[in-house]
Order: sequence, then C-alpha cells, then structure tokens
Amino acid sequence: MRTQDLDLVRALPLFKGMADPRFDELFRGAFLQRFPTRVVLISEGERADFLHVVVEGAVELFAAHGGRETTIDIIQPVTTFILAAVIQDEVYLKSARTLTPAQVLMIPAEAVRGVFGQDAMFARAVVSELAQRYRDVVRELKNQKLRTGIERLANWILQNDALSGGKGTFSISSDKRTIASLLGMTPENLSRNLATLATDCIVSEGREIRIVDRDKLIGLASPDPLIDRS
Amino acid sequence: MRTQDLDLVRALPLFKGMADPRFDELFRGAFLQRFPTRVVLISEGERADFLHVVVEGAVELFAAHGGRETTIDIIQPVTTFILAAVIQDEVYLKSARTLTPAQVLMIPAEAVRGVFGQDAMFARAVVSELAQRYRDVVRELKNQKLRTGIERLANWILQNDALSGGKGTFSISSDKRTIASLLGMTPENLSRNLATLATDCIVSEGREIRIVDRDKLIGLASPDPLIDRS
DNA sequence: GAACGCAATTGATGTTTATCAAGCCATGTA
DNA sequence: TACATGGCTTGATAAACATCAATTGCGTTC
Repeated sequence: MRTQDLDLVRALPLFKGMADPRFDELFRGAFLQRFPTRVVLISEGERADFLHVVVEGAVELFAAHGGRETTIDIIQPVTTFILAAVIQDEVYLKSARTLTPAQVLMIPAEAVRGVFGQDAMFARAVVSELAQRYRDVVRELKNQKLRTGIERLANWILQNDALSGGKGTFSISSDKRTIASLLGMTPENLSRNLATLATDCIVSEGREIRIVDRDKLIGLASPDPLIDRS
Repeated sequence: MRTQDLDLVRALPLFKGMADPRFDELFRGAFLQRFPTRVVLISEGERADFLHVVVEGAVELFAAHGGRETTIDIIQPVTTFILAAVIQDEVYLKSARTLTPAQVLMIPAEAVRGVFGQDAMFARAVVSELAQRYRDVVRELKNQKLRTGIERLANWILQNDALSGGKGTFSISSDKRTIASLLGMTPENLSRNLATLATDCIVSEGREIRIVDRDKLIGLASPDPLIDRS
C-alpha cells in the first residue's frame, strides 16, 4: 500500500483521532486488494468479516429480492462501508461489487470490534459515522417516498453538479443502468426522464450532462436540505 | 413518573449498562410529559433539543415535502427516538406527533452528549442503538424499492401478527391512513389491497385482521430475513 | 472497414399507483 | 330519532412507471 493511500485512510474521520498503537493494531491484520470491474466483494446474508475501505475506484452497494435488484449507494474513495454490520457482528444487509477496477482495504471485523472497546476516540468516531450514515439513509427513504422519478433525477443532477464543483457540467461516473437503479427507476425511464429534462433545462450527451437552465431545473427539483445532503 | 415506568426506561438497552450516577445526571434535567392525541412533539428542521422516550401511547414519525407527507415509523413504548440528531447536535430530519394520548420522557440533548463522553458503557449502547436503527432504515429502504404495495402490505400483516403473538389475529393500532402512509401507498389503495387479500388469505373487518390462509399469504409476501425484522 | 456485442434509446402497451368524486357506515350529538 | 361528522370504501379516470420489442449508436475485435 502506498504511503499516500495509507495517509488518506488514516485521515478519515473514522480513524483520525485514534492513538497510533491502536491504528497499528487495526491494520496489522488488514490487507489491501485490487479487484477488476464487476467483482462481488460481499454478498448480503453473509457474516460481516471485514470492514471495507474503498481506496481507489468505485463500489456499488446493492440488494436483491425475488428477481429484482436495486442499487442502494455508490461508494467513492476514500470511504468505509458496512460499518454497522461489523460493529453489530451481524450479517450484511447489502451486497457490494466493483463498478470499476478498484483497490479495497479490508480490516478484520474482530480487530475493529476489539479496538472499539479499547479506544474511546475511535468509539466516538464510530458513533459519528453511524449517526451520519443513519441520517443519510433516512434522507434517501424520504427521497424515495416523497418524490417522483423525474424529481429524484433532477435533484441527483443538481447534487452531482455541486459535488463536481458546480461548473454546470459533469460526467456520469458509471453505467446509466446503475444510476437508474440508484434513483429507483428502470433504465428505460431514466432515458425518458433525461429526454424530458433535455427539452427544458439540460443537455444530455452520452455520459455528459450540462445544465443550461439552472433555475428551471431547481424549480422542477425542489431541493430540500432535509432530504438532500447539502 | 411512576417507579415502574422509570424502571422500564432504566432497563432499556440504551441505559441498562450505565452507572447509576450517570443515569441520575441524565435524568436530573429530564421531564415526563403527557400529551393528547395528534400533538406535534418535534418538527423536522428544528434543532435537536431533547432525546425522547415514548413511555406510554404511540408516536408517529413522519416527514413532509412539497405538499406530500409520509409516515416513516410508528414508535411503541418503551422506545427512544431521534437519537442520531441528538448525538450529532443537528436538526431533526423527521417530525413526530402523538397517535394516541401519550407519555413522553424528554432528556435534554446536552445532557445526553455530556454523559456520552463520560460513560463508556453508555457510548457503547449508543453505538448499538444507532447501528440497529441504521440497519432498520436500510431494511425499510429495501422494502420500498424492491416490493410492490401489496407485497409490503402482506409482509406488514405477517409481521404484525408475529409481534402480537402469532395467533393469526390482530388489531390495527392506529388510523388506516397512517398505516397506508407507512406502507407507502394512499388510503384508497390500502383499502383495495386489503380487499384483494380478503378474496384469498385474510379476513378484514374494521381494524381486525385475521389470517385464514397463512401459506397463501406467505407465498404472496415472500418474507425475507434481510428485509423484514425477524 | 465489416461484423459484433452491448448499452442506451425509442415506441407500443400493460400494470401499478394516485387522484378525484361519490357513497357508505359507524359513532357521537342534538 | 334525526342529523352531522369523519374514516373508510368503491368506482371512474389519469398519471406514473414497468415491460416488451425493436432500433440506434458506439466502441471493440477481427
């Protein structure tokens, strides 16, 4: 593992405040692994063996049931995932697979739980992380229950633009079918919804999306600080 | 506050392990209040001032956006709610109102955060609680994204029957319109979906629901341990 | 450059769900 | 008993969304 990557991990809110010996203990049994695209890293229902950290690439969290499948989140570097299952020593509720070639750091769950009991700063950071994630899922649930498909798309575009600097242009980071699933619609309807927005307020060319009438887009989206991560 | 109620609160997983002096500190500024039906206890967007504990009655957590409104959870005694906002010292993402006359214990948020920093057992319990809640919301998100309305209803019936002892009969604890909102459908569609199930596998009379063909109901519901709280 | 594979789009159609508008029924009240 | 009230149900219609099928577009391979 490159030192700069390790530094990035060390600087994560989750690990930032903890004592060096504890950090070392945590990483003694950890290993960094490279994966090609579309490799399943964890499957829902399995016991939580490792805390995962995406160091490079993108990872999709998804869940399946009765022939259907839905994307729950797309994890960008540098971020941990499935902390709750690790802490609770329970089974994963979501599966994970790489969307791109990726580097993932895997920390044994037992070590995480061990250090959690010893390092108060770490325990505190775990609480913050869990609380933050909890609130993010609540936001997503509100997004799904209170908005129509095209409203979710409009907000997603506004958020992605903001995340990439608010330049009014950004590039979709993965398959459109994955985005459709994340937004809770079929790929066909994502196409149609993009086409609808394209008559008014955006230009959609391949994976490039450009906002041409931001006010109109905002009017359609009705962004809400109690739903959208600001 | 009656001693037996206090004992119930003291016995909650969240407070069980903490030292007596800390518990006393927590409850020094706390107060128990009675509310009639349909009183709004907290409003989304407000700063989190109190950790709430439903001691008696039922409380609905809901959220509104753009003229729409949805029920997120129904809290039965004895349970805490909005812990995440309190710990993070942030605004509430959900509103809360009583569904019945209720008794609610209110613990100042500052005291919770204070004790959290001093009592390791309490901090640990907070983590467990948050992790559990996080997983519950993830389950609900999967429920919403992976199931149709009638499937959600069928599973809701199975779960409520199980919660009330698995006798095959139970009584709906609140307005049907609230249940409809919780299940992510309109009251009209709840009626229709109940009528559909009533041709096959249940009897629905007023607020009483009786399961007459459990196998058929299970076949329709496809309950899943990774979605439904077991 | 031709053929292929695959994601994305487009169109036609069907299902699910919401909305609007009555009507029903139990309950409480005058 | 008559009457209002509010929750619930039922029916008709419309919107949102999914499915199926065919086509387009684009990058890859040969």
